[in-house]
Amino acid sequence: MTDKISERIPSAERREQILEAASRVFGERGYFGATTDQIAKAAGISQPYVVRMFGGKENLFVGVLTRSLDRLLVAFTETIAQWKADGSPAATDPGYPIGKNPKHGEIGRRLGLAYVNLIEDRGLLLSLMQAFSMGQDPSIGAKARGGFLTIYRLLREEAGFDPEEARGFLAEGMLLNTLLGLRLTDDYGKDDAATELIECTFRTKLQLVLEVQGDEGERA
Amino acid sequence: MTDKISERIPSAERREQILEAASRVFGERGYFGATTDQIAKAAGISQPYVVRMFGGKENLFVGVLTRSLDRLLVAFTETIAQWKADGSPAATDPGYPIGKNPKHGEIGRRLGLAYVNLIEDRGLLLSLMQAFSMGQDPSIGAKARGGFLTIYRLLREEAGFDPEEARGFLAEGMLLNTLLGLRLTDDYGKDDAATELIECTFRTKLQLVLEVQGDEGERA
DNA sequence: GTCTATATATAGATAGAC
DNA sequence: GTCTATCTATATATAGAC
Repeated sequence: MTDKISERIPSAERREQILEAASRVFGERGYFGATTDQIAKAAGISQPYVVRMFGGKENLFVGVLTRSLDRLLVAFTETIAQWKADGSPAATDPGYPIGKNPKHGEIGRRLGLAYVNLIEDRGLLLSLMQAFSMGQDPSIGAKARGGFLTIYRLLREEAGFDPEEARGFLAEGMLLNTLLGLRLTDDYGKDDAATELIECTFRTKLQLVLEVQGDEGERA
Repeated sequence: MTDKISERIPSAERREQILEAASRVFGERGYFGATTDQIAKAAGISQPYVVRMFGGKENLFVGVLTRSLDRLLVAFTETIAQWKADGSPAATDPGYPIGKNPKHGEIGRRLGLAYVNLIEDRGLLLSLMQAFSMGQDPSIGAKARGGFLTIYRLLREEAGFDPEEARGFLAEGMLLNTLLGLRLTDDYGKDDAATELIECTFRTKLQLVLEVQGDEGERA
């Protein structure tokens, strides 16, 4: 049972394990509150190894943030590519009831679903939320602003949103962050206001997850 | 120059000073990352006194959160009362269809302005954002969820929003939090995407701050 | 109401063995 | 690639003086 010495694995793989663990711990305790020792324990390795591999705590957090933003960008990029491959804009769109612009209602729903699937990873969600409150930190703030603006440009230039639509999409996303960060979903069915807000938010954003997932199933 | 011993002041006043200082420090460093010593220095008193007055760090954070939520609730309550006193449709006709009525956009703008004025206090903004990412903490999470739902009920029952309007208002608020937390406003005029997003967000939310402030001036 | 002194615990980082 | 041992700094909280 003496699993004191971890299996020897390639550094790239270990690096990913550490980032995954760090994402959870930074999310739960914040950048300053998280300790490299907690991260090391979560990753199943020694504390000095974490420090050695990333050179320090700040570099590690930037690594976590970069990984989260990359995953978000990849998910959105792939979603848009699939949407275009499916006959993109108004083509095969059967005219959905939501939004003034049915042409963009479809991609909005697809991106919304992709986003919710991503932030079900609470580590990713919370480390993003932490970064959003750290604009004052030179390196972390710059990285977070850059990532946020990259997503905005993707919405504008690739998904075809106008400024108003892009802003609305981002606002809905920030509300989703808050409801999940707060764990307000725990009050679903217990509190009338919580139940109404959750149903309204998830229905509007996803137009029922199952419906969209059903569409994906039909394509397969 | 030996200002080692602070002036002797009433505990209620000192308590408020500590909460104000704690709001800033908790906001910048997070709950776990903030230290009672940093808070004490920011308040100009000794660290043990901070601990003694609040009984501990967790109580202190709950105090900060309670104060922030109270300020928000008071600001919104007063804004709604003023709106009704100014002769809103809802005030004169209980059965007034608030839905998509243009006159109803008025209370949204007023509440939005009140909100932006509040979160210009970065300590308040960031401590709220921290709380929104702490749903997993038993006492802090419960307090934060309760406060968020209280605001939701106020929008629904007092401001006359329907579920969709309330959700949209909250979403816009969460986007404002993010843009300010990120300090994305620092990129205004420097980055095209940032400039567009900021102009779109603040124009939509406030319908030009000056316009509303002008209305207030006319009443005076 | 406010402090100094301090006990006890834990932080991030470095050195060097295997 | 991974560890143990350890240095130095700093954390929260308590005791007790003024």
